[in-house]
Amino acid sequence: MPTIIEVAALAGVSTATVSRVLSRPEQVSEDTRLRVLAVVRESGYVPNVAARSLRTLRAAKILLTVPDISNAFFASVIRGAEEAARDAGYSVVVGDTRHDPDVEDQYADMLSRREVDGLIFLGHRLPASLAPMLSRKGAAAPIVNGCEYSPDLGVPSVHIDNAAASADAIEHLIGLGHRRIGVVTGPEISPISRDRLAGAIDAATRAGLRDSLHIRIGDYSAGSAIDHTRDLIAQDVTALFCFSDEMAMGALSAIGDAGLSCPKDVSVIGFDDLPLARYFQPPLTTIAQPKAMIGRRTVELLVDILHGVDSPSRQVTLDHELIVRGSTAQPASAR
Amino acid sequence: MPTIIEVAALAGVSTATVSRVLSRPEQVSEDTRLRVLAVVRESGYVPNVAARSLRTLRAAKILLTVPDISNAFFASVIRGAEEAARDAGYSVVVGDTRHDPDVEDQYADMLSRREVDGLIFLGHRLPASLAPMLSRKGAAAPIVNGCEYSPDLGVPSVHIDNAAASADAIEHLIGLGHRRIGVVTGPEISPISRDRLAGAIDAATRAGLRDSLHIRIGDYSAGSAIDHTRDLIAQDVTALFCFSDEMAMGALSAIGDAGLSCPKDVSVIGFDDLPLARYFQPPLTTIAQPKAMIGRRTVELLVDILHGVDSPSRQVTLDHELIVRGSTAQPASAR
DNA sequence: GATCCGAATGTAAAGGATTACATCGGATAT
DNA sequence: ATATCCGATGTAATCCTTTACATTCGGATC
Repeated sequence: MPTIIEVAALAGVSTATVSRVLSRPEQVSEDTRLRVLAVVRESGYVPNVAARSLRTLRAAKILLTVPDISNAFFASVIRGAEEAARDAGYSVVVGDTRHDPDVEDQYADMLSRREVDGLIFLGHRLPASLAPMLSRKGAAAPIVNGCEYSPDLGVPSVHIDNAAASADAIEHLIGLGHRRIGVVTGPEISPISRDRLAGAIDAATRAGLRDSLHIRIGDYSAGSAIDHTRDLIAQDVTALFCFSDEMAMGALSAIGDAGLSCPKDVSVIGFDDLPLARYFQPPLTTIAQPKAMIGRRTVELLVDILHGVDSPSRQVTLDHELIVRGSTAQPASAR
Repeated sequence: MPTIIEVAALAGVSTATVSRVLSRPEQVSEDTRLRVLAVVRESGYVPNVAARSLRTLRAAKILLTVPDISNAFFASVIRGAEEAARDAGYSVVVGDTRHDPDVEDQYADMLSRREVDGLIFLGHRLPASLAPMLSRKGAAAPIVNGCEYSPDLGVPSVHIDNAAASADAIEHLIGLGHRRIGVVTGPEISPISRDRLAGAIDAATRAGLRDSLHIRIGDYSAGSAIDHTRDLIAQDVTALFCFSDEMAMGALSAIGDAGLSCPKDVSVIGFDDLPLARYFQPPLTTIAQPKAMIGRRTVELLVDILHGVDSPSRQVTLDHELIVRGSTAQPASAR
């Protein structure tokens, strides 16, 4: 693998010129440019990234951490982020933290060490070791959050209006005639779970049905919804609102195990609109998040920070959509 | 952020000594070592990776490409790989190729450019641009495959015995009494799909039931199984063997849509044992692959190559397991 | 007491690219 | 004809670390 020195020699120019041909071609005369490019092509020269990054103090990489890479929701966000990053000349390093603070810190160190230029974290927990970076005055820290807006973090973020989305779900159920509704939330510590819960309660209250909500705390995983569903069925709810499609899947499973059927006996509504949601049995009514767009916008926000553009919008709210499929229907009582 | 020069000055030693303290501590006297470490700790010194990698020509990174990051199967493999990589002092860069050869090549370039020390690719397609690297004589190319063993590639790989696993599935169905069995495969180009198909045919043939198999070509996605399932139901199959759990999910959905029920009317068996498989309705009988272990072993194989250990086993076959859940039962005719 | 050895440490080159600054030559202005 | 300017290119410093080789020094050997 040739170095820039050899390319320069072959083309009969200095290394500076070769470098310019590659990074600022307009500064070089056409003659020289073509000659150098020809040599580059023939020799298969590729700039050494370590040398470049040593000199420029830039890595052209963005670190994207997710709490759980096996979660299909995050997978779609990652895709959107990768696309946008590629457009901006960055590549994405994906890190799976498994909800483990130690691993989070390890990844965060990559930022401190400047192995990557910026960090996007999905989920609600900002690695502890980055706090100093944020509080530092001056240029904004190259850190952006996706999905889990947490105002006190002081980090730009991209998310939907979770309260409004949740209200839509509840209104849908109330509109169908449901008066006993189970709600399975995310963990209490999750800001978006709180927002969704607040939105749900608001919507019920507005309809004069505050007491129709039966709330259980889950953790977004299918397993966590099982017990709650069993329990809520015993409380005679006619509908279930789960704060993730995975939990909705658990709910459907528990409903079947109880010898009941969805939506005849119990309606179920999820959250996320995973690619598989349409293949649930019955196909799942759910709130769709613009997953790829969330990924894309987080990257754009981060790139703005990296390029010193101080973007006017540090909080980006994207649109959600209620997707009505077969898992919600009128309760038996209304038929 | 201090450099090694400042640390050396503070500790009253040369940069060489600081470097040794960090990488080969046994070469340094205890006194000096402790003094330097103290300074390192206080100053928060972290070696600059770009400079190090420039000097050593190593990046301490492994690139892991997957054809589709939203596939839950790959997610588990990635986890295993990350763990093993961490153990070996490497970090993992995950790349999602979306089955796009251009993107594959882009990632492969990271290897040519030495941005990463090695490449693990899941799936069956080796990026074209890497062919020269493989054919080069001498040290083995730092490339390992996971999941999709393809003998002609000449790349070390880790996988299960797909033919045997598939035979297990067919034998299970035959043992239950099924005599008309639909098989929904992966794409024809996929070597593991071919292996599984061969295994299925073998098993059926051994049982004298070669003609009981009704084969349809899918693409591992839930959507692709829908039409095939409808079609196979029309052919009066009593059981379906899908080469992925996702397709099994599509099959279950199509069975429901047809007004039939699983396993009463049609048994379904999948492949992979995704985390969600147990929450399918009914819980899915499937072939479990040791996903995390596949990830781990690919990394170990790669690290051996990187360290010049020529490992005796260039092909690693791991154990699979048939997990019987609720989606398979005797056919109605046998009851 | 001279010689040798080895452990501990230092010196300085090397790794490859970028870029501020210097230089050169020709075109334009006066 | 001379001064000025500008575009194109070259020179060389710089980014930070690692490591081959050199040096130093105390102790063992003869």
